[in-house]
Amino acid sequence: MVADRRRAVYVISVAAELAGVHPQTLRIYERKGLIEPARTGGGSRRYSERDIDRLARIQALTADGVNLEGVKRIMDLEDENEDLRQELARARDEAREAVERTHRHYRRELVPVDRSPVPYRRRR
Amino acid sequence: MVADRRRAVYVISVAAELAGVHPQTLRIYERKGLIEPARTGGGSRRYSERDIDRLARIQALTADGVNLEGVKRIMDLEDENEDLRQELARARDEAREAVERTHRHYRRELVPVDRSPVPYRRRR
DNA sequence: GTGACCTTAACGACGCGTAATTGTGG
DNA sequence: GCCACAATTACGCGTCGTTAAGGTCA
Repeated sequence: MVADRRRAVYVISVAAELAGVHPQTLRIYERKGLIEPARTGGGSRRYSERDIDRLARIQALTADGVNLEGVKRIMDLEDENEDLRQELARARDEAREAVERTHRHYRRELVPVDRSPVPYRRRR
Repeated sequence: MVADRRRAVYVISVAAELAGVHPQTLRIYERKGLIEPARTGGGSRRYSERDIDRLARIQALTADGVNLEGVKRIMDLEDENEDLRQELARARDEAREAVERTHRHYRRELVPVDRSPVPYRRRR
């Protein structure tokens, strides 16, 4: 629906409404380094869809009693955590791929000696 | 120096001294689920070296302005994070090992066809 | 019996969200 | 000129650490 989630389209009043908090609260979040909305030439804040997602995450954490310093660190750790999971998945894919590659390597280059021989064929 | 870091040897007053906080603070930490010291038969708390380490971590975080709910989640995430890093290192080791294994497999089972032939030998 | 431990309650300081105020830009 | 934004300040509420009071175990 939204063309680019990074596109900053919401003014602070709308962003606050979407996040369910007071606009002033969003200014506090920014001062504390939890979020960095874009700015218009005139200096007004503009929030992207991604910013709204982040605000929702902040709300969820603060609703559970985490203060803002904690929220900042938790979101950093969660991001780091997600990166690690992806890297792990990638490492496992690559491991499987490397074994496959090794198999193919030998299957191209070699033939079994203790099985019924197959005629040699040039690589196509 | 300490035989087993999990061995609970410090009473609350000493643990508080080591952590640099009031004993009552440690009781609060326990009630909030941040730490779980062992108990003697009489009901007194006994803190292990690992507990002391954890207390130091709590102090570092609260000194930076993180509240207790945040501390709890951050330590959980840090643990999870550490697990992921180890798993990633292990996955990479295993990947290398799997390729090595595949190489050995073919070197035992097969011989090159387009190079000077070598006599077949039974596996020992 | 005297400490050190236990629990619960009260107090002060601080963080956070909201609201009010004043100024500025479209 | 009006409305929404920006920034600062003030207030109320909840959290956290400490202290105090009273009870229990060694």
